[in-house]
Amino acid sequence: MISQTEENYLKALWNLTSTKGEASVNELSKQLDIKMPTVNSMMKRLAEKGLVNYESYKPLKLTDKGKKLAALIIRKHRLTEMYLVEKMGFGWEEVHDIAEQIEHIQSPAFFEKMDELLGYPKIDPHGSPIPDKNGKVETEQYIRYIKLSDCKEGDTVTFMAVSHSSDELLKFLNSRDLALGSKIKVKSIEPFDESMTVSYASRKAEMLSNKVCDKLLVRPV
Amino acid sequence: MISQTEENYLKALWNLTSTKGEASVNELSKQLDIKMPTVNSMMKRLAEKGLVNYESYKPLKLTDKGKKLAALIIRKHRLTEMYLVEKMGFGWEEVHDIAEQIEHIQSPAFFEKMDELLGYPKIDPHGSPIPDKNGKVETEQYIRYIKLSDCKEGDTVTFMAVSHSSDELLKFLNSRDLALGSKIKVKSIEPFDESMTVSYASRKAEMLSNKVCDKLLVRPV
DNA sequence: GTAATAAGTTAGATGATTCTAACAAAATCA
DNA sequence: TGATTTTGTTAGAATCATCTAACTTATTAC
Repeated sequence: MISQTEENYLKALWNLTSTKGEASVNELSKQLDIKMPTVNSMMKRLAEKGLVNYESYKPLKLTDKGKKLAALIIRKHRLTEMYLVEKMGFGWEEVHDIAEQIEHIQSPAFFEKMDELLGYPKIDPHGSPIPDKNGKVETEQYIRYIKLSDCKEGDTVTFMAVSHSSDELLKFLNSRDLALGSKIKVKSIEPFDESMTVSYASRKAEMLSNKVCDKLLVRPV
Repeated sequence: MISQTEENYLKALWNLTSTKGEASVNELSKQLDIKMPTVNSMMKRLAEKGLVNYESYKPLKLTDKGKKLAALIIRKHRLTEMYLVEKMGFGWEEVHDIAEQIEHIQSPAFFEKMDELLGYPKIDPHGSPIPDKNGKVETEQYIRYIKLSDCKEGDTVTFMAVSHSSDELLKFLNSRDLALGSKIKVKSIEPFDESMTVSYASRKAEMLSNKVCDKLLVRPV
């Protein structure tokens, strides 16, 4: 059996390794806000359980078993977020903390029911893909998304997802009426700080800092 | 702060003390399937926190603070059960184990939303009262319910609640189409084992053992 | 009203999850 | 390349929630 604590380590590791494929004890420690020695011994334990490849002074990797398990936790998290938004009327900026707790519920029937009631969604309210029941992630189109900050003047793109969303960022986007699916046109880019002036829907000219643009994943129209 | 474990002790104590007002370490130990010494030390801890009145060799009682806290956990449990049945389509026999986990979620907004979506229900799917936001329980009519096993031949009653329901009992009731609200007529009582033959809705003559009748709470029509 | 049984308590151990302090290895910088 | 900084590891302690074994108090049964 796997504890909630262990689940949290797996999930954090899954997130950290999604790009590079590996992560350090230090990164994991910072991500979880848990001291390095604690992380170190947990890694040994997860290695014992066949979920992590751990060797002294080497980067951490999830085993296939660990990856699958982590993806299934992420699946529960993202399904929950979608359920909270679609069926309970929460805002996309409110659901993370609740999902963080509900993802640990042990009840296949519960998540099965959510999935069914939602019509088997492929993405969560922030545009992130929901892993399937086998822990497989639909990366096909997702990985093709680019950052708004990498677009050029004159580009027109569709806002597809928010990466590493925080409450604050989501509230900011709410305040600007910037929702998933919006068609965004890059009107100009300020050379000094790389801030963008964009237009979309009812907004003729909105200024977005580079820090914001870096978090918005878009697809060329 | 109070841990999930502590919440479970409080809840069990609340259930045990609901009738007599007090409970023994031994009863609590059996209820939770946790050995007496463990229960004993937990009682000392909860006494430290002002939730339980504990004195050596004396019966256990919840303090007012403990009662309120326990009732609020029961509230979360019962609201969840109602939500699972009403909004997600689960059967009343399936919801206990899920609610047992969800009751520990820390998110006032989450339960607030459930309550709102359900239209502020007063009872759960098994007919038990849902404590209000202040931990007050609507006992007015609930305590007036009597057991079906205490009825006489010829009595006609309404099935209002199931006490201490188990999955097995609920599945049994499902199999006999016996649902809350059913008007039940006691046709005869077998003197030997006190089993009852009753009629209700489409059923002309169903035999119910005393063990079953003892769990069904009814109100005279 | 003792003797036997049940219930309650104390003491000490274990495993999980965390920490700090101290040391070792790797990476970076000058 | 050698010194410094960062990262990783080991050792040892703390807390929580649990246990078993042994002892004490209360209750029940003759």
